Amino acid sequence: MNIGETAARAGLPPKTIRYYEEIGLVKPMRDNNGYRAFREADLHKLTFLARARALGFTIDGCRALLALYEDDARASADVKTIANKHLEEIEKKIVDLKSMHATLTHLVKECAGDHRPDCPILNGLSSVAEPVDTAKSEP
Amino acid sequence: MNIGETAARAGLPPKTIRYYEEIGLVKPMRDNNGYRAFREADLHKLTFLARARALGFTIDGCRALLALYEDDARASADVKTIANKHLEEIEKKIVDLKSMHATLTHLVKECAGDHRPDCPILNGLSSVAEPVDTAKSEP
DNA sequence: CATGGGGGTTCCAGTGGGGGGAAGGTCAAG
DNA sequence: CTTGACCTTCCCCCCACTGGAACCCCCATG
Repeated sequence: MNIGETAARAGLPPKTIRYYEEIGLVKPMRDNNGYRAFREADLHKLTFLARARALGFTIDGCRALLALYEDDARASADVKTIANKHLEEIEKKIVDLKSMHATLTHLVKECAGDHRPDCPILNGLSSVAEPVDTAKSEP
Repeated sequence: MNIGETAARAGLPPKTIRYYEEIGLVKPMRDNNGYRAFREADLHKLTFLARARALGFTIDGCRALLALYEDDARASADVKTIANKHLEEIEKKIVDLKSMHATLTHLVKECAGDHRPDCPILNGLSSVAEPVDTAKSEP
């Protein structure tokens, strides 16, 4: 299987697959003409990678996951630990974004949004903004 | 005012301020010895930039905001438009993160997390995951 | 007056995760 | 035989910085 078909089936751009080979995530064979020759196992790996990346795992996280994926003697607890750690990171990002959202919403709400130059948003950005409560209810 | 004091007062690392000068966001004067000499107006700009960046605006967004900030004839509506657009982007990121969170939580919940190698998380990553409903309730 | 330390300056390289595009090899169809 | 779709490597670009090397400047101290 050439890179084009592999890319289509894995749901990744060819460039990304070449990059993954470069950093050692996949090791496809080569045909006599120099073309990469992907086996089904490579495709499985790449599909796995695409899913893990879509869930926001970093490349290093994917590498760890992949190592466990290929280790028949792994303990599911190890995987769960990585996943839970990643869940915490996602939660932290959501909290941060919600905080930004709250602050900016607050500023926008005060702004008349008309033709006049007086703008509470710019005022809020240029002077010290009082911390808006960051919706810590549901992370 | 030298870069060190400016950095401390603006809440930005000196390196970041040099970078902002390089990309034309601030244009400090120079002393005879070659040191950057920041005026109060520069400090205001940098403080403004630090706040806008903390709210997640890109450098280009900051540039637009800054242009409006310095335009005495601006309409507050223009600022509000930019801010609202940014709010939408924040909301989209939150939705995406929540979707990831839901999917991963679902996988984690099914995982025993013990010493056995059978792991629903890895299984979920390697086969097609059914779309978990992405908590579209509160964006 | 030398020296030390804590500023400052420049430039180069690297991060993560690829994307764009050039220059050239290969293959199947018409 | 040519065309066009693939494939290859190579290098630079993105964002928004950050780290480090090598060097300059200023002030206080012995």
